Order: sequence, then structure tokens, then C-alpha cells
Amino acid sequence: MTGDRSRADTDRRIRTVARTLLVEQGAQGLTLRAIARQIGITAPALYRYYASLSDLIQHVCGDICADLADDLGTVLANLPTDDTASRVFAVCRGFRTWAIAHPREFGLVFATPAAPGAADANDPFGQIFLTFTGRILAGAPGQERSDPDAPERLRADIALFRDTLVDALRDADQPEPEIGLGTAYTVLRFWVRLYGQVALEVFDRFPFPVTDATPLFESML
Amino acid sequence: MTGDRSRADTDRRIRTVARTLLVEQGAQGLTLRAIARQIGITAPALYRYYASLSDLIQHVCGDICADLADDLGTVLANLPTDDTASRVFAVCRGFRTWAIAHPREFGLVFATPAAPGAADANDPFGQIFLTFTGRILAGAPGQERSDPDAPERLRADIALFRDTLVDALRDADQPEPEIGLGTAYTVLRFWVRLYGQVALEVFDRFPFPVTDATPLFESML
DNA sequence: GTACCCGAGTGAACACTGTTTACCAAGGGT
DNA sequence: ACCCTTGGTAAACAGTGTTCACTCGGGTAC
Repeated sequence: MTGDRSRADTDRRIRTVARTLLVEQGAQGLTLRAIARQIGITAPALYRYYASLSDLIQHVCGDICADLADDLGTVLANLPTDDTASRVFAVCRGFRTWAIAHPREFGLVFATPAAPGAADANDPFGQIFLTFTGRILAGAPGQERSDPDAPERLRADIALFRDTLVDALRDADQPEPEIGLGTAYTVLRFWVRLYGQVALEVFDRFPFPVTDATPLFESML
Repeated sequence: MTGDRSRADTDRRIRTVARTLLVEQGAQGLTLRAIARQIGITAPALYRYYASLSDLIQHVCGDICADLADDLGTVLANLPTDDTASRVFAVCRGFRTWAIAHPREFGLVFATPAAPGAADANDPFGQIFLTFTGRILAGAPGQERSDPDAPERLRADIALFRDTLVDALRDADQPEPEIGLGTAYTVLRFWVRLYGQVALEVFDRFPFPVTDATPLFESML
């Protein structure tokens, strides 16, 4: 029983030193032996806590996502729950500033070709994405601007996305399963644009040396 | 003199075997010793051709981009030069299908956190991006839909992008330095959306298990 | 023709990496 | 007192990028 605290403690230490190693030296510096060295331990001892390096990295990704969720949470906490538009903008800006402030973490979480296939359900970021869109939509009663142009052939997928959303909503906040296909569609398009913009900016993949990306981002909103 | 052919030959072999290694085993299988082994050579010999592994990888990225450019080139070659809209759609679809058909290459080129800073001018993909937008725009005489809403604060960057574009145009096709700020702006937004959509799709980062992404992509256009 | 040199390739070595195995000491439960 | 789980270690294996000293063969200069 006494070892429980100690175990959780060194576990925390492992993850935090992994984080600092990542932000200071990049993903290539995230190595088992370096972590062990940093906390005064030998490398094989880490296998008492994680099954492999990629397992550890996956958990670090989870921590990173949790931090991002906290960040967005505080951003959202300071805003009135009824002004949906400003809430949306705020969380988008929060996502961007977080990504710029933590480029290495962003790269690790978003630019890793994703565990093959099965990383859908327990994907930590997918969870926080659903949670936050749900939390925002919960404050906006079904305004439902009359189902914009949801093309025929992708109705099925949009509906599936809608269902995923209401599932996530039911688990977190009060049950309000009133999300239209139109809003789900616009949420999806919003995400595509936000992700594209932020990823291009963080990875510096614009086709010209952009001097100040902030107004470009603002204009996208 | 006789060695020149031989040298270029093994250089080609190095790059092609590196490519196949990448697509068959992923970026983690792209290793000096594996390449050397595959072509019946020892690892240090590769240093006669490239200064380091990352140097080699960079050249492989160049090859990949060249292939992508070829692909888009043939796509564009079969279309009338006056129908700009269909040309734009065709090259976007071409980009997507190429990315889906070559996910590992796409990941290597677009999801690598980018060489720090200086990778702007000689970035191979930046070149082909500019080339193709230029080639498309060259067929569309200054229709210039009256400068849409180019926000004030990013005029400078848009203008810089426009200049980069006309520079690339002047080098390739006939000189036609008639590109408005508005079109440059829309081109940029187009790129953000296209990149976001394709990257999300290839990295499987949609917040729900999308079954058929094609109509979603089509709707974005 | 005979030196020479240059350059592609080799072999051994160094400092790393992830991972496995056998072992060891301490601590609590019975 | 026993045992046995648990966190940790040391040694080893296979593999990595990279460097250094060394070949050895063909082209050039004399």
C-alpha cells in the first residue's frame, strides 16, 4: 500500500520529464534512456510502467491533450454561455495560440500518421474535440438555420458525426439531443479550416514567407 | 569520366530503394543500413553520396515532390486551357488522390515539422505549388472579381504572396504579371482548405470514423 | 610505361537506441 | 519465519548513425 504513492509519483515524474525532453529537444530526443537518465534510473525500469516506448509516447499524447483541454476550458469559462459566436471564436483562437506556443507537442499529437486504424474511439483528441463542440452547442439552443446545403451523398456520414456528437454530449452535460444535420455539417467544415490553417502555420508550410499570420488567421474566422 | 555514369546510376538506385523502403515499411524503416543492405553495399559508402541521413531524406522528399508535380502535370495536360474552374478542381482532386495513394510519402513531405526556418526558398513543394497555381492562373486572364474582401491588416502579406506568385510565373510561362490581390487571397484560402481536408483524411484525424470521404471532399470544392 | 593521385568502397570502431533476460533487495501479508 | 510481489539493476542482443583508417582500381601526368 505504501508503494502506491511512490509508484504514482515516479510515474508522474516520468511523464513530466518526457514532456520537457520533447519540448526542449524535439521528438527525436524523446528516448527511453534519456528519460531514465534524467530521473536517475536505468532504462529497463521504465518497462515496469509502460510496455514500450510508443506506449509511453501515447500516454504523453494523452497528457498533452489533457493540457490542451484545460487551456480551452479556462478560455471558455470566462465567457458568457449565451454568446455562441464569441465562444466559437474564442476556442478557435485558443486552439491556435496553444498550437503556436507548443509546436512540438502539436506536431507529436497531430502530425503523427496516427496509429493504424483503431485509434478512433480512444483517441484523446477526438474526445476533447467532441466535448468542446458539444459544450459550445449546448449553450446554443437549436437555432438550426434550416439545414444548409448538406449534399446528398454524404448525409449518412454527417448523420453519423451528429450521432457521435450527441453521444459525447449525453455523457458530459445535460441531455440535449437536438443537433441538426446542418449544424453538424458546418462544425465539420469549421474543423477542416481551423486544422488546415493552424497546421500550415505551425509547420511553416505556406507557399511564401508569411510575416504575420495572425490577421490571416483572423480573416479565416 | 567513365565513373560518372556509374556514380549517377548508384545514386538513382539509392533514391529508388529509399523510396520503396519508405512506402513498404514507413518512415521508421528508412534507414541507412537498410538501404545499403538492399543495394549490396555497406552503410558508410552512402556518405560518398549524401552528407547524412537527413540529407538523403531531404533529397528523397525532392523526388517525391517531383513525382507529385509530374502527376499533376499530366492531369492538367488533358484539359482545355480556357476552362479555369475545371482545371482548379482537377488539380485539387489530383492532389487528394495522389495523397491517398501515397500516404507515407505525403506524411514524410507534409507532416515533418519542416527544417527550421530556412526551408522556404528551396522548399520543393513550395515551388510546385507556385508553379501550378501560376500555370492555372495564366490561362485565366485577369477576370479579377473586383478584389473581394481582403482585410486591411493582411494586405501586406497578400501582396507579398502575389509577388512571389508572379515571380514564379515569370520564370516558367509567358510573362503575365496581372494577378490581383483578390485572386491571390482566394488562392491562399483555397490552399488552406485543400490542405486541411487532405491532411485530415490521410492522417485519419476526423473526429468520427468517416466511411466515405470522397463526397465530403467533393463538397468542400 | 611508370609513377601518381583520386575516389568509391570496406571493416572496424564508437556512441547511441529499444528491448529482454536474469538477478537482487527490500516490504508487507499470512 | 516464510514467501512472494514489486521496483530496480546489470548485462546482453540487435540495430542505428557516424567516423576513421585503410584498400584497390582506373585515369592522368610525366
